[in-house]
Amino acid sequence: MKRKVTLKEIAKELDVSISTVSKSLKNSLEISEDTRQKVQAFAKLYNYKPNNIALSLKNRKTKTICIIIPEIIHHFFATVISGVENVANENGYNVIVCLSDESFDKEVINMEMLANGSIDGFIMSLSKETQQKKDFHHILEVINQGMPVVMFDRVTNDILCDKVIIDDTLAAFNATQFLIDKGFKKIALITTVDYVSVGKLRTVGYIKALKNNELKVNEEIILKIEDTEHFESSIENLILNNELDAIFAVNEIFAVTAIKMAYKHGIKVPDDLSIIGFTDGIISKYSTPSITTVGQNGFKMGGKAAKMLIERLENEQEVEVEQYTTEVIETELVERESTK
Amino acid sequence: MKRKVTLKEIAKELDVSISTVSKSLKNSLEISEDTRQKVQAFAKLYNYKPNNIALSLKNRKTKTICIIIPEIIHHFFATVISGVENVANENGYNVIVCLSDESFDKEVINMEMLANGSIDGFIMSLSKETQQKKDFHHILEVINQGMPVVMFDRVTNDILCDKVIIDDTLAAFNATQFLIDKGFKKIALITTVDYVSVGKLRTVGYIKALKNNELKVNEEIILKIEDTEHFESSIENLILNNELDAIFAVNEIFAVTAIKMAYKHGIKVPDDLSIIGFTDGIISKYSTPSITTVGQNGFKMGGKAAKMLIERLENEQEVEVEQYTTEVIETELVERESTK
DNA sequence: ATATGACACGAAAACGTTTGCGTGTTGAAA
DNA sequence: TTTCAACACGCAAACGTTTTCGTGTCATAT
Repeated sequence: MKRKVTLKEIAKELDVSISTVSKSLKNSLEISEDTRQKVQAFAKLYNYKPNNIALSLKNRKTKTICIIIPEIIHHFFATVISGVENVANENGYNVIVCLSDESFDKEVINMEMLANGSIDGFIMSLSKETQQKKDFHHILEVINQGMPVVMFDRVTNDILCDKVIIDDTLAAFNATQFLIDKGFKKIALITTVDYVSVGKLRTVGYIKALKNNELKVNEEIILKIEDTEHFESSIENLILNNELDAIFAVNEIFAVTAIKMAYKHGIKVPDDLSIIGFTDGIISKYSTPSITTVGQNGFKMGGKAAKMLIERLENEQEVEVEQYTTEVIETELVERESTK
Repeated sequence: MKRKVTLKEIAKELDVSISTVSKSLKNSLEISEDTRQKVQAFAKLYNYKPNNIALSLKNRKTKTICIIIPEIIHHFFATVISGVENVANENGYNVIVCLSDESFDKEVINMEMLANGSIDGFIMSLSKETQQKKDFHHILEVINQGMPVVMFDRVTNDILCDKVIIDDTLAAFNATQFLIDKGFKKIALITTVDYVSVGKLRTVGYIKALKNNELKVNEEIILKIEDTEHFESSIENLILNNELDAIFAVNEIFAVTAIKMAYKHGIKVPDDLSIIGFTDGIISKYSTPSITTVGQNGFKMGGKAAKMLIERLENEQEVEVEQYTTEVIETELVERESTK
């Protein structure tokens, strides 16, 4: 077992100074051809690679970024990570993944832990609890220290920073309009509680579309789900107690559960009931019937977020007045079998 | 924007030495009560936090581990990350996620990049390409440098290190036996090409079960899928050209696709055809009908792998003869609607 | 008055790099 | 023979810590 070799050891072995070794490896003209060759050969033989930590300390850059997400299990977030990783790697950055588990405390702990030199910047999507508490001091603190933060998907207006989002309201509006155009009148909404930013915005879009078409908004067929574990029966009741034409669900779990509940009671999708979801994930694709949905390109969002962050990192010196931008990623309606 | 404050700056401000500041913050008795209080108050005011990179360099430990997986999109891998992250965090470690995208080169690049001091150890599952090439020099090199590696799921006997696996053969055997016990005779297998270690093992288990019950092994109803993109028609043909009683699929994508293809041709699952999958992921749970499957607890696997790695990291000095262990995580058959 | 010890603090090395600058040696030009 | 580049290399600081060891000051005991 050969330990990692350092400049010092090479220097000692070859009886030259550390600086000579360092310069030789960088092919500095300051050093004679002869010495350079010798050092390079030796370094290659012992498979010398500079120590990243030492470099980080010297350069005050770690070439590492951190992405904080509520849950990795969600397909959407997994695709975002994938996008971040992709762009980060292209630019020589590594990615640390932190999971907040929708917990405010974990979010704070993770940020504080990593903000002390471990990384160069953050990409994050707020946890539910953070959105509920509206406490963003940890994020502000990091930004105040001069560390760039890019928020995506679940963002807040209370923080000034670069953001990558989709137009949730518009996407929901379009999805609902799509159903209306099919001639459906009684369209239910399955959404989250209001403090989840994207849930709220999608609800707004749904209502907007109804009003725009002079359909009345019926609170009875707007289901706001709080408990993300036990909601099957709520959806079941929604379907059984109302003669629905269609359902718009703000995520794919709600959508697929609606299909299941309909199926359970002999209601055929899409023949008796059309369903449209949100997030073009694995479930929508493989469900039977497959689900028409609003595709939000997570890979693209992640890539964009990473690009914005890295650009800010590499141009840090020249920025005078902080000017933040919010990038809107377009969504697309993916038509599949659950609507007709 | 206040930059991060350092020991040096505190020292200057308070007109004491750096060492005094450091010791004061550690509450060393060497320093007078008075000075300690003063320093601590000042540090708190300016929100001093030690620089992690400097600590890493000094301690030659980064408190960071890297997990390399083929794809994050797969639910199973996402759960493994979740498990790793969980245990890592409990022990004060951070997790860098690298995606090999099933590519040998990316695997090598990632490992070489991070092995130079950035992290303390690896957790990894081999990419398909690596398994095919059987080239493990990059892993060997890392291990030879004294950096611990824990492999999980897709492992190889060619590398000596700690491993966390399931008994793929046994699990497949049990799944097949489960179908046989239901009275099914003509049981097809949808599997991967042989170089994917887990696919091969599961195939072995399937065959073993058949033989054990004196059922003949029919190559025609063993479908080995190479192209992970376009396999629908192969599965469709398998179902159409054979009057199958049941199907055992080695992952959930294959299983759900089989359901879709059966459904397409009016073959009812489970009434006309029983299907059992592998990996208790999101698809199996939400598919209609939901899929009976072999559950491999990814969260547990990840947690176990992290635990093994961290234990090795923290007990590094006392290990004399390298003794590696292979942990086998038990699987369970999750019975759902796709079998009867 | 001197020796002794406790006390409070600072200097410096170490972790592994990079890099500006100083310096000793050579050869050629004057 | 003297002078001056050019050349080839080493020193040392810097990044931000921790920690060992030394040292100066004071009070106390002899």
